Amino acid sequence: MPEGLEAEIWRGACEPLVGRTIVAARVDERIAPAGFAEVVVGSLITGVRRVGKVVLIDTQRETPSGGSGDSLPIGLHFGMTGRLVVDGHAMIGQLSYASGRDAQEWDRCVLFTEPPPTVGADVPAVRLNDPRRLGRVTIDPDLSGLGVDIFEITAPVLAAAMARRSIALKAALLDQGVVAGLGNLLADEVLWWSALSPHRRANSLDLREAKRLTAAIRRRLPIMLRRGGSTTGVLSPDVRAALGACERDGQPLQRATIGGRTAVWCPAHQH
DNA sequence: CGGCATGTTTCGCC
DNA sequence: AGGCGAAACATGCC
Repeated sequence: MPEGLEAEIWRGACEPLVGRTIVAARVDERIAPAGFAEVVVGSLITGVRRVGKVVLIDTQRETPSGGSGDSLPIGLHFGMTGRLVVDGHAMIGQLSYASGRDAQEWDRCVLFTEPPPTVGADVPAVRLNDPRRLGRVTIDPDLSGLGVDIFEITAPVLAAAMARRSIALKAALLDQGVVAGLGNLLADEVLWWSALSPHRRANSLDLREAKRLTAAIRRRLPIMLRRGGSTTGVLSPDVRAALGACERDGQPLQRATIGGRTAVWCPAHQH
């Protein structure tokens, strides 16, 4: 489920947490750095941000002398199947590749706050629920390797990043060091809208094509965000699985593994 | 049962 | 050295 759009939805869901203090934390130590709970408990939540697919909860610890201490962001990374439940509200209902079940045993990081959510004092403020356990929580994650964020992209920046790579265009879009926040569904979606084949070499794009790709990202992502995320595009999970006809020209869609992931595209209009 | 899944990291080969 | 592709990770579902 989680690509940059889901992270953005969850970032927004986290805004009511600002101003609260983390008073307890339960964490699966296999997905957290050593001492995570000890570090975060007692800290004040001062802000929430998103960079690429990462949701960041900014926290501030009080020093023993009473002053405000170090500011530390908590990083929430969702892997393939992680999702966030904030104040008891699952902003995104269905995991497309899971049953939609919400088992407690899949809770990998649970945070309680003071004041608690209005829905109940025993309800966690934050639950990172992840059956497959590929998600992570981090403290002050290093985000320096990330490329331009999906909501900040410009044609010159994208063109420059692409020009340095000889890998498949689709693989380059999945590389978080090129564009931060695109995942497998969004990458196929923006390629469909910009009429570019996923097989193209990244460095074969001319400026006109880079502009087309940029325009697709800037136009389609806000629409899909409003609709509920990465699954709401033309190449929805249903369409991908059925490998139906292209909505634009009625031609059969094609499927292949590119950059280690399944790409779906229309060979009739994507070149 | 085999295969596949919205992701990231690591290993080995140029 | 650094780019690139494949494998590994971990678990559930069809």
